[in-house]
This record gives sequence, C-alpha cells and structure tokens, in this order.
Amino acid sequence: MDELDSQIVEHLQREARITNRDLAHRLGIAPSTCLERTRALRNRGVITGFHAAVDLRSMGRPVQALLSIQVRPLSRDVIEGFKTYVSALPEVLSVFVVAGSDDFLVHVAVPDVDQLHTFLMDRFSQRREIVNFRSSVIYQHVANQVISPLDGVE
Amino acid sequence: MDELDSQIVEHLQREARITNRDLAHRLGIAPSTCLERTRALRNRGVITGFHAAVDLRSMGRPVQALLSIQVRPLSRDVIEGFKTYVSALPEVLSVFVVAGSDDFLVHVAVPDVDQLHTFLMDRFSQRREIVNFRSSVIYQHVANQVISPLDGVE
DNA sequence: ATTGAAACGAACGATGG
DNA sequence: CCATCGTTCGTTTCAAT
Repeated sequence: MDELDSQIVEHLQREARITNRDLAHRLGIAPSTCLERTRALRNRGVITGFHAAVDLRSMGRPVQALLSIQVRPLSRDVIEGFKTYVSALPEVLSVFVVAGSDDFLVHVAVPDVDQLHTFLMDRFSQRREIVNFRSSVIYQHVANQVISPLDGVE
Repeated sequence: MDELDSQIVEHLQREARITNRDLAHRLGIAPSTCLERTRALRNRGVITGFHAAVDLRSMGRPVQALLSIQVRPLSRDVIEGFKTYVSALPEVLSVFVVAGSDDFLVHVAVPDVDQLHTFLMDRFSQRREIVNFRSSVIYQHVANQVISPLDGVE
C-alpha cells in the first residue's frame, strides 16, 4: 500500500468506470502497470468490489429513517438471528450492531411515512426479542465518497 | 423504470464493471439496447455513479463507531455549519441529520480505540454548539448491496 | 516491479429491419 | 427494440529489463 496504490484506490472510489488507460495516464504510469496494481488491490482485498450507486428518490424510496433497537436476551443466537432477519428485509439499507444502550441501529428507506409506519408494525411489533424501540426520520444524509488511509499504511 | 431497467440497475449495483456486452447477454437483449438503457438511467439520475468499495481494515481503519450528537441552538446555521464541519473530517464516513432526541448521527472509522478517543477530544470537545454526546463502538456492519424499487415504480 | 508492443476484445455510431 | 458492419479505442499478455 504505497502512494501509487492509494491514488489508484482514491480514483476508483470516485469513478469506478474510468478506463485502465485513463487511470494509468493520470498517474503517469504504463497501462500494464496500472492493471497489475489494480488487480493486486482486488486480490489483496483492499478493493472489495465495484458498485453502481442509485438515487433513492428515483427508486421510489425518498423517506429514510434510523431505528434504534434493544433486544433481549443478549445472546449470540438472538443477536445473529435478529441481524439476519433484519438485513434480509428489502426496506433495509444497512444494519449496525453496536455497543451501548441500543443493540442495533437499522437504516431503512421507504416510499413514504405511511409505509414506514406499516413497515414498523408489520416487521417489528411481533418480534418477541425486541424490548425497546425508537425511530428517527432522516432529514439529510451525507456520505464521504472517498475513504483514505489515515496514517501511512504499508 | 420498467422491469428491464430494474434488472440493469440491480446488476450494476452488484458488479459495476461488467461489460455492456455481458450485461446485455445476461438480460437476453441486444448490446445496443442495453447501452441505450444504461445511459438513460445515468442521465435520468437513477444511477448516480460507479464507485469502488474498499475494506476499512485494509485502509488501517478497523475500528468503527457511531456518535449521537445534540446541538443547540437548533438553527439552520448551527445545523448546516456543524454538518459541513463534520463531513469534512477524514475520520468520518457519513453523517445523518435526524429528527428525534439526537440531531446528528455520525459514522466514523479510525485505526484503533485510542485514536477514537483522541479524535473525540480533539474534534468535538471544543465545539460550543454540542450540548450532548454519546459514542457507541460498532461490532458489526452489514450493508445491503442492492437497492430495488419497493413497488412497481414507473 | 515496470514496460512497450502486438493480439484480442469491446465500445460506439450509423444504418436499416 | 434488434442486427450488423466498420472504426476506434481499450484490455490483456508476455518477453525483456
């Protein structure tokens, strides 16, 4: 993970579909070198994949919320079971298993507030392991496009 | 946004670097049609970009946390100012502005727990607008790779 | 590890079905 | 929406350094 690798990773995080040729040109290296490096980054697991990002509004899901959930008992089975259940729901974008007063934080996107309510009723009310529950509508969400090593990582 | 569009979007969310030829072949359509559709999806803003995903561990940032922050006064200036400040910090992955008891939820990734502590002290303690603050270490994070329209979205 | 060149494959625009 | 053609452009391999 030298400076060149970092730059490749940065460029590909911004624009995954840049041609190998362009990327090489920007970095001032030969296309064959660039290809080799990029492959190595994938094989080493530094780059885990290339994904299209979509607009939630265009997908008919403009309303986002964060759900804070406490489950009991705090056993491995309950945690894993709930995590698996929740992450398979199509409304769910991502699931955090966290330390602290809440056990889960679930990020969801739905068509409207009504369907948020319906979703909560249908998918969470019956669940016996849930002992506490809060939901917060998300007004804005800003994600950092590029993740860089904070130190010099070799 | 018909069935074909949905399928294109789904495939590109999983694997953004698939060639147009391959994608067309998988969907059983002509490459020319597929290219046209894919372009239209970008131009309509349904697909917002193509990005490489990276492994946080490989980037030397294996420790993640969620910070719940309350600021005052709840004015536009304070909200916007804090949001801008926080989202520019390199440790920050994403920022949620939320309704409910907390105003912000900030997702961070750092090299270790010590540096989490240092980060909190250095970047948040001085900030006068912060009136309340909690941080939770993230044990696991599962993100849904594919986002689909929940209804039939035309 | 990096390179240049050659062979291969893909993208693209135009045309017509 | 599909098929095909032709050109341009990109990718990939590999021997050499």
